[in-house]
Amino acid sequence: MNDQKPERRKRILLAAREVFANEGFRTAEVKTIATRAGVGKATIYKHFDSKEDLLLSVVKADLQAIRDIALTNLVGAGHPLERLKSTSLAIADYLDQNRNFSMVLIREAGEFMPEIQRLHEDVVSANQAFADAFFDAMKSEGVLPDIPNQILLNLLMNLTIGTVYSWTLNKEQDLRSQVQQLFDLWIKGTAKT
Amino acid sequence: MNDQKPERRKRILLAAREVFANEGFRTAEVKTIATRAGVGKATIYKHFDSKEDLLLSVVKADLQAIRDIALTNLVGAGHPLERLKSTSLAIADYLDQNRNFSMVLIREAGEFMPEIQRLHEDVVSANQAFADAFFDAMKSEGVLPDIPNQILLNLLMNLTIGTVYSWTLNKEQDLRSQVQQLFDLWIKGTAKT
Amino acid sequence: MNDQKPERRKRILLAAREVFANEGFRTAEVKTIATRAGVGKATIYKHFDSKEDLLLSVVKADLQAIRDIALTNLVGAGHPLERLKSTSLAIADYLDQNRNFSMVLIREAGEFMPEIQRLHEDVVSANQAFADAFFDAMKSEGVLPDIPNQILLNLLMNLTIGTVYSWTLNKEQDLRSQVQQLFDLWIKGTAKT
Amino acid sequence: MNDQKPERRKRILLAAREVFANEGFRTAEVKTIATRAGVGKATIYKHFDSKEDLLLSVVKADLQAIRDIALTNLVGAGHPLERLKSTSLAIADYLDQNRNFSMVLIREAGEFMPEIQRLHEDVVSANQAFADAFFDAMKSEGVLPDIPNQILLNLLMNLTIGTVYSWTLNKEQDLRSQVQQLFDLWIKGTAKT
DNA sequence: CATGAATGAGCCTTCATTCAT
DNA sequence: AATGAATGAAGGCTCATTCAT
Repeated sequence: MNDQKPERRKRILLAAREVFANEGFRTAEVKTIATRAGVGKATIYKHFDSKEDLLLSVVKADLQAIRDIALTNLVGAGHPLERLKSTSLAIADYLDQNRNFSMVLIREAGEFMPEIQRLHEDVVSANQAFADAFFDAMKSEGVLPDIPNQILLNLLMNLTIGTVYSWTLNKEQDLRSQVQQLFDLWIKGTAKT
Repeated sequence: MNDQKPERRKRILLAAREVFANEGFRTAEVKTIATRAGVGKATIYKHFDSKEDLLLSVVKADLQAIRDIALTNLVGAGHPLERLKSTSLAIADYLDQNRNFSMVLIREAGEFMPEIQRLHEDVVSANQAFADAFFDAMKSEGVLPDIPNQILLNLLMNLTIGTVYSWTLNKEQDLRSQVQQLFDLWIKGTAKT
Repeated sequence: MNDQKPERRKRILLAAREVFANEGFRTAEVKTIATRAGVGKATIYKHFDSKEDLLLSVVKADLQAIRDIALTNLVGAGHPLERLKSTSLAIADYLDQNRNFSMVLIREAGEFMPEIQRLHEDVVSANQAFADAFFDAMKSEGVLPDIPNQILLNLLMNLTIGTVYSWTLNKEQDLRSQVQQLFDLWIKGTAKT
Repeated sequence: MNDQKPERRKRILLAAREVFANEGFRTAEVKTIATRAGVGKATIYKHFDSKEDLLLSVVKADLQAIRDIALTNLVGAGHPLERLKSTSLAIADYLDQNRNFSMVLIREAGEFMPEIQRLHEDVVSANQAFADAFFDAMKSEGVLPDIPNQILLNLLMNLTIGTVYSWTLNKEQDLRSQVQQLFDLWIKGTAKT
């Protein structure tokens, strides 16, 4: 009874994610989203200021979910590399189950480049200190070569971006096994030394 | 007189690349492109079937340029790793000088995902044999670990995609030094062993 | 308890008159009226069939008020010209105190021209006999020239309409002094003769 | 050939006047106007910024026509009263032949009251000096009583407004005979004295 | 009985494409 | 051959009205 309102909002976000992923932001019609969500068009405008606001809300909701997953996993116990691995796998699982989110992000990154750029920089700078500590810990455990953290971070991020990008384009791939493979290689490579 | 047409066509493609890069495919107006190219709107439709055809022509023209650069450099003399490096740097230079092309590709990849997907698969499969030979040569020189070529190719492509993606988002970066840095790391890493 | 409904209805009519006067019929939103009346939107639809019905109710209510004022004053004692003057002044006072009504009437006359037209004709024909008697009385007192009543009535009505129209457009004017002035001129003009 | 563009613009203005007069500004659809003008909807937006701009253009075009008629007639030869009469009759003829213009003006006066108010004041103040001279001339000829010009002007304008207003509401009336009648009364009234 | 959240019909405006000059 | 004026299909958003609570 009293959980009908949040219910509606969630249904709209879900429908929007699917439709945006399938048809793209510009092509998609608000009416389509409304129909799939089982609500009227105007109801969408009660919850979101505009079509654009709806898209950004979809992205934000998913980014928060991912951030939550990351925080929960990174602060756990165990070696840094293990924690990084479990975190990465958890995120991979989330994305595998919500492939549409990545589709939306990739499809609409161009249209909303300024926003994306800001998010990109925010993430990088906000986690600089945390990443430094993490990298230092991994270096001291010998699982990372003695290379400036800045370079390592860039390398890692670019590999991540590229991996996710490829995965969104290959419908048969699952991201978890891609990540698993990367960590296997990493661990094997460092073990040799 | 008879080289006026090719001239016009090039001017239109150039203008289209800039406008698409700055404003995005859906947002950009054909009129803007026509004005910047110094031609009438109808002239564009004499050379291209539609706005979409115009975008794909822009992308194709640049992809061919890059393919030409790659072919010229890869078949040269020297160690495979050196050839790969010089090829990568040459492409990086081209992209640095034509950053707009990447902007277009990234911005519009979503809108034209089916096309991109096809190109993606085409590139991968068409170069499979060539890549295999290349990787085998590098393994025999000890600059690549003994890992299945398929995996290596994926790894390399994902890293490339991610690097290019990041570069398009950071206006201050130049791609050449990014590539240089990657090869420095690679060479340093393999030299240690 | 049972006077709460009439209370509500009046509050709605009052709010509607203000909002229609300020924003115009098409521009005004039912929600605004509901808010100003301190009721819910649906309550308005309990009392009035539609937004249009609400407007016409506003107009009718005021027309009845004016008709009542006129009847009370016209049938009094004194010379016909005096009675006409006092009636006119009383109506002017009412309009001065309810300027919004005239605003509504002028603003929306066009939108509801058929209705207004009907009202116009009704008033003219319904009061024909009464007006005739009145005019004859005034003629016999020498305060009106010997001109067909029909023409006199038209002249008077047009002057009235124009005066009211101008007054609604000039916020600083008060209608009473306009009317006062007109009767001064009239009386002075007839006194000379 | 080269008069096709002005032709189009005129046709649109003409169609707009008719449609606005028949259906009112808010109710009227741009599509209807386009169809009646025999052009596409977008063509209207080539010539006018918006639907509102279109309405104001209709009004302005007619006001200019009327102003031209007035200027041409007022500066002619003959007694002032005669010139005023011929001017008024000329304008009446114009309005009789373009009754729709008045319909539009009356219908939309409310919606665009600020604009109308400005026009109203402009007309009054711009012609103050001219009107003063005219009234003085008529007073010296004994066709106007010795009353302040300001009051006379108001009286005349209100009578005019009311007369036009009534005429727009009565489809059978023609304005010329109304004006003729008024001047007959006026001349007869002053002749007696 | 009063409410306000939900609805969907309706409309202005834009822009890719065409065609007469 | 080149042009740009003309076109009309398409879509985001508003608001009068309804109905479940």
